[in-house]
Amino acid sequence: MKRTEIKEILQCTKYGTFINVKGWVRTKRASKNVAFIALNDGSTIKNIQLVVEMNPENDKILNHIHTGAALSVDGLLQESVGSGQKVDVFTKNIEVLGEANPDEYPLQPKKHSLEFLREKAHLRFRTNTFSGIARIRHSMIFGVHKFFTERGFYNIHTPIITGSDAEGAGEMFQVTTLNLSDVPKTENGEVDYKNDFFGKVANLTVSGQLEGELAALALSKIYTFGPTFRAENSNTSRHLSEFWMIEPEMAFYDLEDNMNLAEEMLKYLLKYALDNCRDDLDFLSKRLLDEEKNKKAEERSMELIEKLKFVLDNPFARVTYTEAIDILLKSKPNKKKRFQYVIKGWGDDLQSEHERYLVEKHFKRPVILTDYPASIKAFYMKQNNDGKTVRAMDVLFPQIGEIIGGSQREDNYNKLYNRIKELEISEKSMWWYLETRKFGSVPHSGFGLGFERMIQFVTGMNNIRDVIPFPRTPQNLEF
RNA sequence: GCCUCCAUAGCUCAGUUGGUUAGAGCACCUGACUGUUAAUCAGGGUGUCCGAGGUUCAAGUCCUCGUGGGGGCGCCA
Repeated sequence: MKRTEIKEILQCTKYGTFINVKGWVRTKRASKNVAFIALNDGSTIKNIQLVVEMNPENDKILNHIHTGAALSVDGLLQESVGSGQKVDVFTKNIEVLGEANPDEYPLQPKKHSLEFLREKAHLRFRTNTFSGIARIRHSMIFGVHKFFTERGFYNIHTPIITGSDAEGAGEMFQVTTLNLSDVPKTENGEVDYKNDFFGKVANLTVSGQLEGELAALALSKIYTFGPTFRAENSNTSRHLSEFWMIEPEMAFYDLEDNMNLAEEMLKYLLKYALDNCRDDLDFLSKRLLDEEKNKKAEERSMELIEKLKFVLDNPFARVTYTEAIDILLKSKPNKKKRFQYVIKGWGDDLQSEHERYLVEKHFKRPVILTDYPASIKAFYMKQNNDGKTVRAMDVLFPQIGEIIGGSQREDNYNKLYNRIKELEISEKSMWWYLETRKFGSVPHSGFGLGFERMIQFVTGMNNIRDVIPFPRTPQNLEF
């Protein structure tokens, strides 16, 4: 018989229909005359209730059914007598596809700690929390493509392996086929990369931006959505060594256009989640309330759905770096030296405690900071006429901090060339990038959105390792 | 990379100033129960107290090192 997915069954009112349902057991309850099994197949966070009549045959089968077992069940769809659900399935034939020995199966019908589940990443999809996150993550992926497609952007696949060592976004993972226990050397004693696979040093990409710019300077509006690799020794709840990044790049966009697009996209995605993932968000909201019930009232975060709606309904604050420094200099924690790093004046880099103050205490909503000092930003950013700032923008979210980093790009050949020289970046490896400023150069802008940070915000998960199925972090490569 | 905290039953955790045989809830097994909602009630026994050293008459408890994990900071998305 053809299988019907639980999501569909729960909406069906054709009582008396004979159906087949397959899935994994969440809980089993038995009494003298009847047993109940909550079955889940991942099509929705909701379970279907199986009603099993107690007879010698079923009794035998029930002994093999525990939390985690996989079943294929034929039965009658019926209006539920119980109050917890509208429909259930009165079983006629139960096949145990795969048992789950309760002495060994680690998941129970109870709350597990996220830390415990992180070490059981191969099984954690089978929990409400992680299946919910996976469904939301999918919706967000789809939402990203939908958003850009609706606006005439083209998706570009930028390379994963790069020969450019000047992307400047951080430490890189080297890619090599050289025998590391017998590395070929040149006469000078240096590694002879001529013998390596590509004949030169190769790394995993830290950003698709530079290649994205090349495409934007022909197709006008493009975006990338791919994996990104950073070999930084970062040990925080918002860093991964391997993560997914969305990088739109637009010709003829200035910083203002760039900010508008960023804000529009973030709100589009939030609305998409609210419109399409309500069941999962409701569950995650309850989870968060439960997790924070022991916290003091002032330390608790806003209820999840309320928070998403709040961000959706309010314009982001937009301030320049210079204005932000003024606000911070006048702030209580700075005057009373409550900040670990006290702001002394213009030119200081903003630490996460300062960003958090601006977002959570001062503006109480997402903040877009612009026009940072050139000295603390990347070489490719458009230089302002003041000679000291660049057209950069960071979008800061509560709890997560920087969710987007972007800028208008320097389109003037000489200015870009001089900046590259100043920072002693190898101009040889950047020849192709520089050429775009030589031929038909136009103002253009773009940004990078950390996909997992966005998922963190939408799901309310505190640790980024819980919003990607198989997190890669320093000293951690299990699964 | 730096700073901190934690590790006791399959899971979540309690275990007093170091002191006799190591404790609870859940899960599991048995029984009861007229349809339950993480069912309920009664009974059953969980163990390398993370590992290796050390201090002590005596270590789950104190010390050192190691391993694993959490949180914070930096770098960033």
